[in-house]
Amino acid sequence: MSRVFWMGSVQHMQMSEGVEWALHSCLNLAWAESGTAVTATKLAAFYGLPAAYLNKQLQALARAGIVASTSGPRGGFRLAKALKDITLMDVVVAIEGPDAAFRCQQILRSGPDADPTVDYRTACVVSQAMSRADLAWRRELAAQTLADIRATVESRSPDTPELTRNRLAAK
Amino acid sequence: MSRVFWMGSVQHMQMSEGVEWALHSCLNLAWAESGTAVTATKLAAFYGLPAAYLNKQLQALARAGIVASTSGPRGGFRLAKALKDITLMDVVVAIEGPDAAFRCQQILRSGPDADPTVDYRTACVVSQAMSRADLAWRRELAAQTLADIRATVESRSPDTPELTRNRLAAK
DNA sequence: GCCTTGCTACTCGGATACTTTCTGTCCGAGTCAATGTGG
DNA sequence: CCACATTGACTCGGACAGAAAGTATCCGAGTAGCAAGGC
Repeated sequence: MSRVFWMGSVQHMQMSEGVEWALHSCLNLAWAESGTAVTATKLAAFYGLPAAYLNKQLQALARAGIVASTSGPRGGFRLAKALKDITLMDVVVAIEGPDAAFRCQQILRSGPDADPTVDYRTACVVSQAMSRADLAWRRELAAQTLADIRATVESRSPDTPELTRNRLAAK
Repeated sequence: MSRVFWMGSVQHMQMSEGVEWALHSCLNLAWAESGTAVTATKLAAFYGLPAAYLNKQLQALARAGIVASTSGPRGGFRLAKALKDITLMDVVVAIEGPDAAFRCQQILRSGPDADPTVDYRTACVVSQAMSRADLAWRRELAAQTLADIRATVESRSPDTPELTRNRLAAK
Protein backbone atom coordinates (compact mmCIF):
# COMPACT_ATOMS: atom_id res chain seq x y z
CA MET A 1 0.00 0.00 0.00
CA SER A 2 0.82 3.65 0.04
CA ARG A 3 2.66 3.34 -3.20
CA VAL A 4 5.09 6.19 -3.66
CA PHE A 5 5.14 7.82 -7.04
CA TRP A 6 8.27 9.64 -8.02
CA MET A 7 7.12 13.05 -9.07
CA GLY A 8 10.04 13.71 -11.35
CA SER A 9 13.15 15.67 -10.56
CA VAL A 10 12.77 19.12 -9.22
CA GLN A 11 14.17 22.04 -11.11
CA HIS A 12 17.91 22.13 -10.71
CA MET A 13 20.66 24.20 -12.10
CA GLN A 14 18.44 26.68 -13.79
CA MET A 15 19.74 29.98 -14.92
CA SER A 16 18.04 33.13 -13.77
CA GLU A 17 15.00 34.01 -15.78
CA GLY A 18 16.57 37.44 -16.02
CA VAL A 19 18.47 36.09 -19.01
CA GLU A 20 15.27 35.60 -20.94
CA TRP A 21 14.07 39.05 -19.95
CA ALA A 22 17.35 40.62 -20.94
CA LEU A 23 17.45 38.98 -24.35
CA HIS A 24 13.95 40.02 -25.28
CA SER A 25 14.48 43.50 -23.89
CA CYS A 26 17.60 43.99 -25.99
CA LEU A 27 15.66 43.03 -29.09
CA ASN A 28 12.88 45.41 -28.16
CA LEU A 29 15.40 48.17 -27.61
CA ALA A 30 16.80 47.54 -31.06
CA TRP A 31 13.35 47.80 -32.62
CA ALA A 32 12.21 50.77 -30.60
CA GLU A 33 15.30 52.82 -30.75
CA SER A 34 15.27 55.90 -32.86
CA GLY A 35 17.75 57.78 -30.75
CA THR A 36 15.47 57.74 -27.74
CA ALA A 37 15.90 55.86 -24.50
CA VAL A 38 13.27 53.43 -23.22
CA THR A 39 12.50 53.23 -19.54
CA ALA A 40 12.56 50.01 -17.58
CA THR A 41 8.89 50.52 -16.85
CA LYS A 42 7.95 50.43 -20.51
CA LEU A 43 10.12 47.43 -21.22
CA ALA A 44 8.57 45.62 -18.26
CA ALA A 45 5.03 46.50 -19.32
CA PHE A 46 5.72 44.71 -22.58
CA TYR A 47 5.53 41.33 -20.86
CA GLY A 48 3.94 42.25 -17.56
CA LEU A 49 7.21 41.89 -15.66
CA PRO A 50 8.01 43.55 -12.33
CA ALA A 51 9.58 46.82 -13.42
CA ALA A 52 11.99 47.24 -10.54
CA TYR A 53 13.37 43.77 -10.94
CA LEU A 54 13.80 44.11 -14.68
CA ASN A 55 15.58 47.34 -13.93
CA LYS A 56 18.00 45.31 -11.86
CA GLN A 57 18.81 43.08 -14.80
CA LEU A 58 19.20 46.07 -17.10
CA GLN A 59 21.69 47.49 -14.63
CA ALA A 60 23.73 44.33 -15.06
CA LEU A 61 23.62 44.80 -18.82
CA ALA A 62 24.76 48.38 -18.34
CA ARG A 63 27.72 47.27 -16.22
CA ALA A 64 28.64 44.87 -19.00
CA GLY A 65 28.55 47.66 -21.54
CA ILE A 66 25.68 46.13 -23.51
CA VAL A 67 23.24 48.95 -22.83
CA ALA A 68 23.72 52.53 -21.68
CA SER A 69 21.54 54.15 -19.07
CA THR A 70 20.36 57.72 -18.67
CA SER A 71 18.71 59.13 -15.58
CA GLY A 72 16.06 61.76 -15.29
CA PRO A 73 13.15 62.71 -17.53
CA ARG A 74 13.35 61.23 -21.01
CA GLY A 75 15.92 58.87 -19.55
CA GLY A 76 16.02 55.10 -19.77
CA PHE A 77 18.09 52.50 -21.54
CA ARG A 78 19.40 52.24 -25.05
CA LEU A 79 21.74 49.82 -26.73
CA ALA A 80 25.40 50.63 -26.32
CA LYS A 81 26.51 48.50 -29.26
CA ALA A 82 25.19 47.20 -32.51
CA LEU A 83 23.24 43.98 -32.22
CA LYS A 84 25.82 42.21 -34.34
CA ASP A 85 28.37 42.87 -31.61
CA ILE A 86 26.26 41.36 -28.84
CA THR A 87 26.44 37.61 -28.53
CA LEU A 88 24.20 35.44 -26.42
CA MET A 89 27.29 34.68 -24.38
CA ASP A 90 27.68 38.37 -23.57
CA VAL A 91 24.17 38.58 -22.20
CA VAL A 92 24.43 35.35 -20.22
CA VAL A 93 27.71 36.42 -18.67
CA ALA A 94 26.29 39.83 -17.84
CA ILE A 95 23.34 38.34 -15.99
CA GLU A 96 24.61 35.02 -14.66
CA GLY A 97 28.23 35.81 -14.09
CA PRO A 98 31.34 34.41 -15.72
CA ASP A 99 31.63 31.14 -13.82
CA ALA A 100 31.14 27.72 -15.33
CA ALA A 101 28.09 25.71 -14.35
CA PHE A 102 30.26 22.90 -13.03
CA ARG A 103 32.33 24.05 -10.13
CA CYS A 104 35.24 21.76 -9.32
CA GLN A 105 35.46 21.86 -5.57
CA GLN A 106 38.74 20.01 -5.70
CA ILE A 107 37.51 17.23 -3.49
CA LEU A 108 40.64 15.33 -4.45
CA ARG A 109 42.37 17.73 -2.09
CA SER A 110 40.77 15.78 0.74
CA GLY A 111 41.49 12.43 -0.84
CA PRO A 112 44.02 9.87 0.36
CA ASP A 113 46.83 10.74 -2.02
CA ALA A 114 46.36 14.49 -2.32
CA ASP A 115 49.11 16.79 -3.48
CA PRO A 116 48.67 20.27 -1.98
CA THR A 117 50.75 21.82 -4.74
CA VAL A 118 48.35 20.69 -7.46
CA ASP A 119 45.41 22.77 -8.66
CA TYR A 120 42.82 20.08 -9.24
CA ARG A 121 40.58 22.48 -11.10
CA THR A 122 42.88 21.94 -14.05
CA ALA A 123 44.49 18.62 -13.12
CA CYS A 124 41.43 16.56 -12.17
CA VAL A 125 40.29 14.46 -15.12
CA VAL A 126 36.66 14.78 -14.11
CA SER A 127 36.98 18.53 -14.03
CA GLN A 128 38.60 18.52 -17.45
CA ALA A 129 35.78 16.48 -18.89
CA MET A 130 33.12 18.78 -17.49
CA SER A 131 35.02 21.81 -18.73
CA ARG A 132 34.96 20.38 -22.21
CA ALA A 133 31.18 20.40 -22.13
CA ASP A 134 31.08 23.90 -20.70
CA LEU A 135 33.32 25.12 -23.47
CA ALA A 136 31.06 23.60 -26.11
CA TRP A 137 28.13 25.43 -24.53
CA ARG A 138 29.95 28.72 -24.42
CA ARG A 139 31.20 28.33 -27.98
CA GLU A 140 27.64 27.87 -29.19
CA LEU A 141 26.44 30.90 -27.24
CA ALA A 142 29.29 33.03 -28.49
CA ALA A 143 28.58 32.03 -32.09
CA GLN A 144 25.12 33.58 -32.10
CA THR A 145 24.57 37.30 -32.06
CA LEU A 146 21.41 39.21 -31.35
CA ALA A 147 21.52 40.40 -34.95
CA ASP A 148 21.05 36.78 -36.02
CA ILE A 149 18.09 36.47 -33.70
CA ARG A 150 16.53 39.65 -34.97
CA ALA A 151 16.95 38.60 -38.58
CA THR A 152 15.23 35.29 -37.92
CA VAL A 153 12.37 36.92 -36.06
CA GLU A 154 11.83 39.52 -38.77
CA SER A 155 11.83 36.91 -41.51
CA ARG A 156 9.13 34.99 -39.69
CA SER A 157 7.10 37.94 -38.43
CA PRO A 158 7.77 40.98 -40.61
CA ASP A 159 5.38 43.09 -38.56
CA THR A 160 7.32 42.77 -35.35
CA PRO A 161 9.58 45.83 -35.76
CA GLU A 162 6.73 48.21 -36.39
CA LEU A 163 4.45 46.66 -33.77
CA THR A 164 7.17 46.89 -31.18
CA ARG A 165 8.14 50.42 -32.06
CA ASN A 166 4.55 51.57 -31.84
CA ARG A 167 3.96 49.79 -28.59
CA LEU A 168 7.04 51.36 -27.01
CA ALA A 169 6.29 54.78 -28.41
CA ALA A 170 2.82 54.74 -26.90
CA LYS A 171 2.58 56.46 -23.60
CA MET B 1 32.93 60.13 -1.85
CA SER B 2 32.10 56.71 -0.56
CA ARG B 3 33.08 55.19 -3.84
CA VAL B 4 31.38 51.86 -4.41
CA PHE B 5 33.56 49.08 -5.74
CA TRP B 6 31.80 46.37 -7.68
CA MET B 7 32.86 43.13 -6.12
CA GLY B 8 32.38 41.05 -9.25
CA SER B 9 29.45 38.89 -10.13
CA VAL B 10 28.26 36.44 -7.59
CA GLN B 11 28.15 32.78 -8.37
CA HIS B 12 25.10 32.00 -10.50
CA MET B 13 23.72 28.98 -12.18
CA GLN B 14 25.97 26.50 -10.55
CA MET B 15 25.15 22.84 -10.57
CA SER B 16 24.97 20.95 -7.36
CA GLU B 17 28.31 19.81 -6.06
CA GLY B 18 26.65 16.42 -5.75
CA VAL B 19 27.56 15.90 -9.39
CA GLU B 20 31.23 16.05 -8.57
CA TRP B 21 30.74 13.70 -5.63
CA ALA B 22 28.74 11.27 -7.74
CA LEU B 23 31.29 11.13 -10.53
CA HIS B 24 34.21 10.45 -8.23
CA SER B 25 32.18 7.94 -6.23
CA CYS B 26 31.28 6.00 -9.35
CA LEU B 27 34.93 5.76 -10.28
CA ASN B 28 35.81 4.62 -6.77
CA LEU B 29 33.08 2.01 -6.95
CA ALA B 30 34.54 0.73 -10.18
CA TRP B 31 37.97 0.41 -8.62
CA ALA B 32 36.81 -1.06 -5.35
CA GLU B 33 34.32 -3.49 -6.65
CA SER B 34 35.11 -7.14 -6.44
CA GLY B 35 31.52 -8.26 -6.06
CA THR B 36 31.12 -6.44 -2.77
CA ALA B 37 29.04 -3.40 -2.03
CA VAL B 38 30.55 -0.22 -0.60
CA THR B 39 28.67 1.79 1.99
CA ALA B 40 27.96 5.47 1.63
CA THR B 41 29.97 6.03 4.79
CA LYS B 42 33.13 4.59 3.25
CA LEU B 43 32.69 6.51 0.04
CA ALA B 44 32.17 9.71 2.01
CA ALA B 45 35.21 9.09 4.19
CA PHE B 46 37.29 9.07 1.00
CA TYR B 47 36.96 12.82 0.65
CA GLY B 48 35.67 13.79 4.05
CA LEU B 49 32.16 14.40 2.79
CA PRO B 50 28.99 14.33 4.91
CA ALA B 51 27.95 10.70 4.67
CA ALA B 52 24.20 11.20 4.91
CA TYR B 53 24.21 13.79 2.18
CA LEU B 54 26.34 11.72 -0.15
CA ASN B 55 23.90 8.92 0.53
CA LYS B 56 21.20 11.20 -0.83
CA GLN B 57 23.08 11.65 -4.09
CA LEU B 58 23.73 7.92 -4.34
CA GLN B 59 20.01 7.35 -3.96
CA ALA B 60 19.50 9.55 -6.99
CA LEU B 61 22.02 7.45 -8.90
CA ALA B 62 20.15 4.34 -7.80
CA ARG B 63 16.84 5.74 -9.07
CA ALA B 64 18.54 6.39 -12.39
CA GLY B 65 19.77 2.81 -12.56
CA ILE B 66 23.43 3.77 -12.44
CA VAL B 67 24.13 2.06 -9.13
CA ALA B 68 22.27 -0.61 -7.19
CA SER B 69 21.74 -0.42 -3.47
CA THR B 70 21.54 -3.14 -0.83
CA SER B 71 20.33 -2.65 2.71
CA GLY B 72 21.46 -4.34 5.86
CA PRO B 73 24.83 -5.70 6.96
CA ARG B 74 27.33 -6.05 4.12
CA GLY B 75 25.03 -3.75 2.18
CA GLY B 76 25.91 -0.59 0.30
CA PHE B 77 26.19 0.51 -3.29
CA ARG B 78 27.68 -1.13 -6.36
CA LEU B 79 27.64 -0.19 -10.01
CA ALA B 80 24.60 -1.37 -11.89
CA LYS B 81 26.23 -1.04 -15.30
CA ALA B 82 29.63 -1.17 -16.89
CA LEU B 83 31.48 2.13 -16.83
CA LYS B 84 31.43 2.24 -20.62
CA ASP B 85 27.64 2.43 -20.45
CA ILE B 86 27.59 5.39 -18.06
CA THR B 87 28.00 8.79 -19.68
CA LEU B 88 28.62 12.04 -17.90
CA MET B 89 25.20 13.05 -19.12
CA ASP B 90 23.63 10.13 -17.28
CA VAL B 91 25.16 11.23 -14.01
CA VAL B 92 24.30 14.89 -14.47
CA VAL B 93 20.70 14.06 -15.31
CA ALA B 94 20.46 11.72 -12.35
CA ILE B 95 21.62 14.40 -9.92
CA GLU B 96 20.49 17.67 -11.50
CA GLY B 97 17.37 16.55 -13.26
CA PRO B 98 16.53 16.43 -16.94
CA ASP B 99 15.69 20.07 -17.48
CA ALA B 100 17.73 22.46 -19.57
CA ALA B 101 19.63 25.22 -17.84
CA PHE B 102 17.72 27.84 -19.78
CA ARG B 103 14.06 27.71 -18.99
CA CYS B 104 11.89 29.46 -21.49
CA GLN B 105 9.15 31.02 -19.43
CA GLN B 106 7.26 31.92 -22.53
CA ILE B 107 7.14 35.56 -21.67
CA LEU B 108 5.91 36.15 -25.20
CA ARG B 109 2.62 34.77 -23.91
CA SER B 110 2.20 38.05 -22.07
CA GLY B 111 3.40 40.12 -24.99
CA PRO B 112 1.24 42.39 -27.15
CA ASP B 113 0.69 39.99 -30.02
CA ALA B 114 0.57 36.69 -28.19
CA ASP B 115 -1.03 33.62 -29.66
CA PRO B 116 -2.39 31.34 -26.95
CA THR B 117 -2.27 28.34 -29.25
CA VAL B 118 1.48 28.61 -29.74
CA ASP B 119 4.00 26.85 -27.52
CA TYR B 120 6.72 29.45 -27.31
CA ARG B 121 9.17 26.98 -25.81
CA THR B 122 9.61 25.70 -29.32
CA ALA B 123 8.45 28.67 -31.36
CA CYS B 124 10.37 31.50 -29.68
CA VAL B 125 13.56 32.25 -31.57
CA VAL B 126 15.39 33.15 -28.39
CA SER B 127 14.43 29.84 -26.87
CA GLN B 128 15.60 28.02 -29.96
CA ALA B 129 18.97 29.71 -29.82
CA MET B 130 19.47 28.86 -26.18
CA SER B 131 18.40 25.30 -26.82
CA ARG B 132 21.06 24.99 -29.47
CA ALA B 133 23.69 25.77 -26.85
CA ASP B 134 22.14 23.38 -24.37
CA LEU B 135 22.18 20.63 -26.95
CA ALA B 136 25.86 21.21 -27.65
CA TRP B 137 26.52 20.89 -23.93
CA ARG B 138 24.51 17.72 -23.63
CA ARG B 139 26.09 16.22 -26.70
CA GLU B 140 29.52 16.75 -25.22
CA LEU B 141 28.49 15.23 -21.91
CA ALA B 142 26.88 12.25 -23.62
CA ALA B 143 30.00 11.63 -25.68
CA GLN B 144 32.17 10.92 -22.66
CA THR B 145 31.77 7.78 -20.60
CA LEU B 146 33.14 7.03 -17.20
CA ALA B 147 35.26 4.34 -18.84
CA ASP B 148 37.04 7.09 -20.75
CA ILE B 149 37.64 8.98 -17.54
CA ARG B 150 38.98 5.89 -15.80
CA ALA B 151 41.32 5.10 -18.65
CA THR B 152 42.76 8.60 -18.57
CA VAL B 153 43.21 8.55 -14.82
CA GLU B 154 44.90 5.15 -14.88
CA SER B 155 47.27 6.18 -17.62
CA ARG B 156 48.34 9.17 -15.59
CA SER B 157 48.35 7.53 -12.17
CA PRO B 158 48.70 3.77 -12.55
CA ASP B 159 48.63 3.29 -8.79
CA THR B 160 45.14 4.66 -8.37
CA PRO B 161 43.19 1.39 -8.79
CA GLU B 162 45.16 -0.46 -6.15
CA LEU B 163 45.32 2.50 -3.78
CA THR B 164 41.60 2.99 -4.01
CA ARG B 165 40.78 -0.68 -3.60
CA ASN B 166 42.96 -0.94 -0.52
CA ARG B 167 41.53 2.20 0.97
CA LEU B 168 37.97 1.01 0.51
CA ALA B 169 38.74 -2.50 1.73
CA ALA B 170 40.21 -1.16 4.96
CA LYS B 171 37.79 -1.09 7.82
C1' DG C 1 24.98 -32.31 15.92
C1' DC C 2 21.53 -29.76 13.26
C1' DC C 3 17.59 -26.97 12.42
C1' DT C 4 14.62 -23.35 13.81
C1' DT C 5 13.71 -19.01 15.86
C1' DG C 6 14.48 -14.69 17.80
C1' DC C 7 17.60 -10.91 18.20
C1' DT C 8 20.96 -7.47 17.21
C1' DA C 9 23.62 -4.62 14.41
C1' DC C 10 23.94 -2.48 10.18
C1' DT C 11 22.44 0.06 5.85
C1' DC C 12 19.56 2.48 2.96
C1' DG C 13 15.42 5.61 2.46
C1' DG C 14 12.82 9.44 3.04
C1' DA C 15 11.13 13.09 6.21
C1' DT C 16 12.83 17.03 8.69
C1' DA C 17 15.72 21.61 9.82
C1' DC C 18 19.20 25.08 8.35
C1' DT C 19 21.83 27.97 5.04
C1' DT C 20 22.53 30.25 0.78
C1' DT C 21 20.77 32.03 -3.45
C1' DC C 22 17.29 33.99 -6.18
C1' DT C 23 13.25 36.97 -6.62
C1' DG C 24 10.84 41.04 -5.64
C1' DT C 25 10.27 45.78 -3.45
C1' DC C 26 11.48 50.26 -1.67
C1' DC C 27 13.47 54.77 -1.16
C1' DG C 28 17.24 58.04 -2.13
C1' DA C 29 20.77 60.47 -5.60
C1' DG C 30 21.08 62.54 -9.76
C1' DT C 31 19.25 64.78 -13.90
C1' DC C 32 16.75 67.01 -17.35
C1' DA C 33 13.09 70.01 -18.64
C1' DA C 34 9.76 73.21 -17.95
C1' DT C 35 8.45 77.50 -15.60
C1' DG C 36 8.62 81.80 -13.82
C1' DT C 37 11.43 86.00 -13.16
C1' DG C 38 14.47 89.75 -14.08
C1' DG C 39 17.11 92.35 -17.42
C1' DC D 1 12.09 89.31 -26.30
C1' DC D 2 15.95 86.67 -24.23
C1' DA D 3 18.88 84.70 -20.50
C1' DC D 4 18.96 82.58 -16.16
C1' DA D 5 17.83 80.66 -11.67
C1' DT D 6 14.40 77.77 -9.35
C1' DT D 7 11.47 74.24 -9.05
C1' DG D 8 9.57 69.90 -9.88
C1' DA D 9 8.91 65.47 -11.70
C1' DC D 10 11.07 61.60 -13.55
C1' DT D 11 14.60 57.73 -13.85
C1' DC D 12 18.19 54.96 -12.52
C1' DG D 13 20.93 52.91 -8.62
C1' DG D 14 21.73 50.31 -4.85
C1' DA D 15 20.01 48.89 -0.16
C1' DC D 16 16.38 46.23 2.03
C1' DA D 17 12.73 41.99 2.74
C1' DG D 18 10.40 37.54 1.16
C1' DA D 19 10.43 33.08 -1.37
C1' DA D 20 12.64 29.16 -3.19
C1' DA D 21 16.30 25.96 -3.70
C1' DG D 22 20.54 23.77 -2.03
C1' DT D 23 22.80 21.71 1.89
C1' DA D 24 23.03 19.03 5.95
C1' DT D 25 21.08 16.00 9.48
C1' DC D 26 18.20 12.64 11.83
C1' DC D 27 15.36 8.70 12.66
C1' DG D 28 12.61 4.78 10.96
C1' DA D 29 11.94 0.41 7.68
C1' DG D 30 14.06 -3.45 6.17
C1' DT D 31 17.66 -7.01 6.02
C1' DA D 32 21.34 -10.17 6.79
C1' DG D 33 23.91 -12.50 9.87
C1' DC D 34 24.58 -14.35 14.48
C1' DA D 35 23.36 -16.58 18.73
C1' DA D 36 20.60 -19.18 21.59
C1' DG D 37 17.38 -22.75 22.29
C1' DG D 38 14.91 -26.92 21.02
C1' DC D 39 14.73 -31.42 18.48
